[in-house]
Amino acid sequence: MRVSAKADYAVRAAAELAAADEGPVKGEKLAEAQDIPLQFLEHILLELKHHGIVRARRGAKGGYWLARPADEVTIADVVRAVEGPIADVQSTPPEAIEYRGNSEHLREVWVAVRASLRSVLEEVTLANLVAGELPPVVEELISQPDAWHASTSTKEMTG
Amino acid sequence: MRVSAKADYAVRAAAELAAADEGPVKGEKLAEAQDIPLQFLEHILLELKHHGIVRARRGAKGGYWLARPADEVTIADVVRAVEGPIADVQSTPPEAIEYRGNSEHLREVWVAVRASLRSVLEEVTLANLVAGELPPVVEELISQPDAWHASTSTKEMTG
DNA sequence: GCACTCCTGACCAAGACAGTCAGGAAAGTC
DNA sequence: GACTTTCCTGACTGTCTTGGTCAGGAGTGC
Repeated sequence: MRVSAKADYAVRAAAELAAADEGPVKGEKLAEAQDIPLQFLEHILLELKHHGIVRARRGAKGGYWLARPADEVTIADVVRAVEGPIADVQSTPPEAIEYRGNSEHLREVWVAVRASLRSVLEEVTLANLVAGELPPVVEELISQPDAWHASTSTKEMTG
Repeated sequence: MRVSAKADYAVRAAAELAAADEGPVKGEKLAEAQDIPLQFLEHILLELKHHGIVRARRGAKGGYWLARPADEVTIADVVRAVEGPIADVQSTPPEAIEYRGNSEHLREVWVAVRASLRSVLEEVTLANLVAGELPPVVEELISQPDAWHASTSTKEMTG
């Protein structure tokens, strides 16, 4: 249930590409802008390329650019490219798991977890991200003060 | 962004405990009911105990039971006990990260991700789970057919 | 005192994570 | 055609996590 450095880096690099107006951007520039180790970033960009998120050209005037308009690439697209399926359970999609006994309805819960993740990640595009104009779903989620604290319920800590 | 075997096991074992009416349940019985390797499960139950989710007694009539009523233990409690904080980014809580340049608003997105996870995990109690009476938030999420498919947008796969 | 059950630490193999290193291959420039 | 630039790729590395297993110790109840 954590976001890897790789996924974080990937989204940040993609955001830089989304903000760049026309023309390829060098990997080095992306690395500097977002403070990401260059060689690691290159591997990430390569994965993004393999998944059709970005395109690239080598040579003097080379660099990377988005394969699609920034408002057609969601954060989910980027995360899936580098991390694989979102919210798998034991490396299996939640709907494919059979639960027995008293945990029979756990499958629905994991499916709901995935759906709720998607409701955020698939709604926010790179264009939204760089413009700071986040969709209503997101605005509502972050408008609640509780969302900004480390943990709301600490019942299990005290007893 | 995946649910570990450990977390899955923990919730399933907790569900069995929630369904057991009075009296300690042996680890072996939990392991059998949910098809979990016994020795691994014992470690998990120990962690749950350390976090005050379950209690235990040794000896002839020993076993495990929930420390609190099943309707006061959420799935979030159980998951946090074995996996730590939900939705950390690079092992750091999202609100603690400073983003620069064009990814400035990424923090809000990750906070929203965490909030949306919580909106599911903190709403579903063990009592809900075993009764199959999932809260409205969850019911609504799983009522949409898309929620049951592996991936909705595959744009990045084709081009 | 003995059986039962939890408790705990040590260990292990495989894989993920977060990179680094070295070199090759296209693209543009002169 | 040489040369520079930049991406492309595989190999490698050290540490941590995952998903367990093994062996033994410590309470509990009869």
